[in-house]
Amino acid sequence: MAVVRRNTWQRESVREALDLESGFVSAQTLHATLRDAGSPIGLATVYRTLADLAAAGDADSLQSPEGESLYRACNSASHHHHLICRKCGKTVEIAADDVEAWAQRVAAENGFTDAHHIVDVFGLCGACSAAAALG
Amino acid sequence: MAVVRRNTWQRESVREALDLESGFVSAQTLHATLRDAGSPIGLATVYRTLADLAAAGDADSLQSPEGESLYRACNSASHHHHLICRKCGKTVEIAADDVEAWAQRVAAENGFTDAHHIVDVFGLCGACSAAAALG
DNA sequence: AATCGACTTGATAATCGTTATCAACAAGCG
DNA sequence: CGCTTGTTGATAACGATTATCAAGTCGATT
Repeated sequence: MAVVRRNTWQRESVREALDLESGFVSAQTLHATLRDAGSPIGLATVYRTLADLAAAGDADSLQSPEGESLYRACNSASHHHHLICRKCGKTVEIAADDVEAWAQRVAAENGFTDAHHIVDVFGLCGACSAAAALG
Repeated sequence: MAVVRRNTWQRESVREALDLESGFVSAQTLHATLRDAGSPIGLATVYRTLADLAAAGDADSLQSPEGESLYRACNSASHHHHLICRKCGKTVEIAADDVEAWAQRVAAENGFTDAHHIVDVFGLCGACSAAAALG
């Protein structure tokens, strides 16, 4: 991987497409979206760019319960978690200072150091809940 | 998948092997362990049995940060989370009533229903921390 | 103990997401 | 403009998981 980043329309495309998404998307989905929009961008580039964005802190990434890697644009560089609709993918960023503290405390109590944590909440958003109630 | 379960030595093997593990293991790893111990059990069967155990609530499963599915024997049928050493895999089950409540509250505040959550803490256990400090 | 039908098994192929390869290409500097 | 070096993308390779399906086993029934 290169140390110096160049600006290419491909990178811009991925960044833009990711910004337009309201929630987490997989690399595959984003690639399909771009292709549908007429972009000839390659799948490998989408994967690479998303990984770069995540590494640079410009995107959040998480694993869906099915094991796919999902990405989402994120402007708040600070640490935070997500509330995700498992139906439509809508995502709400949630600050969780209590949880941060809890995680550190629990780790320390058990002699663990260098603790990181994965905290995400999946559910049905208001709209999808309503839709489900009708069905 | 069958509705009625039969008892086979294969299922017993998997259950036993999982019990002997101190932390989360992948299906591949467990299969290798069983094979090394002389068992001629098939990989597909290990996957199937682990999935069954998880579905029946006799095992916990989670995704490693690298995307593998990991399993662990669990006797406390109640809901709980894990503190996992990312070096040696040692796992501590942690009750987290505060976090449960927090997750439900946050979901409700945002109009989400049917909230589930993924909460796991990865770190270095005491032993591995010490080892790392020496290196 | 022998029979039989339904459930299980397991070698292997197939699938799926992701990463590596590498020649062609383009960004940006001089 | 021309060169150096990072970037791209079609495709192959990869690793984990699941599907396939013939052969084998369980266990209830004689």
